[in-house]
Amino acid sequence: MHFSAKTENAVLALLYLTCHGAKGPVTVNEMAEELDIPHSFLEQIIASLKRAGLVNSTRGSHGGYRLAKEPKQITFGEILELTEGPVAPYACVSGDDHFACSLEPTCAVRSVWQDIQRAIYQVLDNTTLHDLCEKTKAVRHRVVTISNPGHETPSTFTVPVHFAKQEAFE
Amino acid sequence: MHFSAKTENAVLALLYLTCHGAKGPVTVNEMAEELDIPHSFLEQIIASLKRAGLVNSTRGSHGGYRLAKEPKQITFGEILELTEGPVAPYACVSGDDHFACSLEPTCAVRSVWQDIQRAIYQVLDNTTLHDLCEKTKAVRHRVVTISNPGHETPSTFTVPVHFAKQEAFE
DNA sequence: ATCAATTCCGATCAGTTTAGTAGGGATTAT
DNA sequence: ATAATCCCTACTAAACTGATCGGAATTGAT
Repeated sequence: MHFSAKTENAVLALLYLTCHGAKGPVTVNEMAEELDIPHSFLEQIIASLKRAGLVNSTRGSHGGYRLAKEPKQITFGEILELTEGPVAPYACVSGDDHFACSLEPTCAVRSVWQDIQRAIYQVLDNTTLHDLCEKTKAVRHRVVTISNPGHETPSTFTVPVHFAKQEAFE
Repeated sequence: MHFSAKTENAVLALLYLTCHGAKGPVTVNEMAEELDIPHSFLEQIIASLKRAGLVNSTRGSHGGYRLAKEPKQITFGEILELTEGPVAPYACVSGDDHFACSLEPTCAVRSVWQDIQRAIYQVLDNTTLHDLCEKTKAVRHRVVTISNPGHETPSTFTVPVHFAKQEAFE
């Protein structure tokens, strides 16, 4: 039971666009480098995001991608639905009409899978790119206090936490 | 994102043992037929349940399997942990010490995966085989009323709902 | 002692999915 | 023109899943 790399990379790319999109379209190249995702793999993933209407593209020189909606209006549920298909532990709760199970009318096990599915969507549908971008900014800065010899009161700064690739989210 | 057939079959087999175990050990053959699972596949699955101490076995003629614990004390969490490994959308929340992610110290995406994981375990850890067996019995019977010509008051029965393989859970 | 019913064990395998590669075509700013 | 970029399709290697197969060990019944 796990989500795919496709999903993870789609989320990272969209989050990148959320945090940077304002300044104009962002190229696949930039994202691939900053996020350390193979260029052609990411290209493929973004193509599906575009088909789904989550991003817009500008072709040619100085082209790139931007979000097609407000970050507040893009939920994880929407993204995962796209990259994973219906999120469901088994086909009997995936909403697929073509699926049939002989036990279905009275299967108690199925109700457990349903509970799980509901619990997952509860999280997915209530988390937006906006939320995540805010959280990212918040968590990536810390207030530090530096004692300054010669001054009576120490100075206080808000600084980014340093780690690999962090610049991507400044 | 889905659970495996191994998990589904393990659950069905354990549920079968819960509903039938009282009368003595149950053979793989019986379960395989009633639950419509390939014999050797189920054998393999039960072997892992045994290794984990969820079932006991009696070898030789008249042998078979029975639950090793009270149905109230076997949770879905315990079963899934066995058949799926740690239930986690990504390695970064699986508790695997050998996993490392450059973003980890401040990754906001990770917190979403954590929320999902928690939501899933909330269900898994609070559902036992006992619960499910009760639910199965309840859902598989319906009160029916039959008008009986010659009698003044119709008769009322509780009857099993008919569907393929239902006998397995009577 | 034999036999049938069973658990136990390890190897193998075919199909699907996943993660990723490769190569070139179309479009646009300069 | 040309460089930068998106766009499209096909391919592939590795891993995983859902089994299958053959036989050995154990036990109860005759």
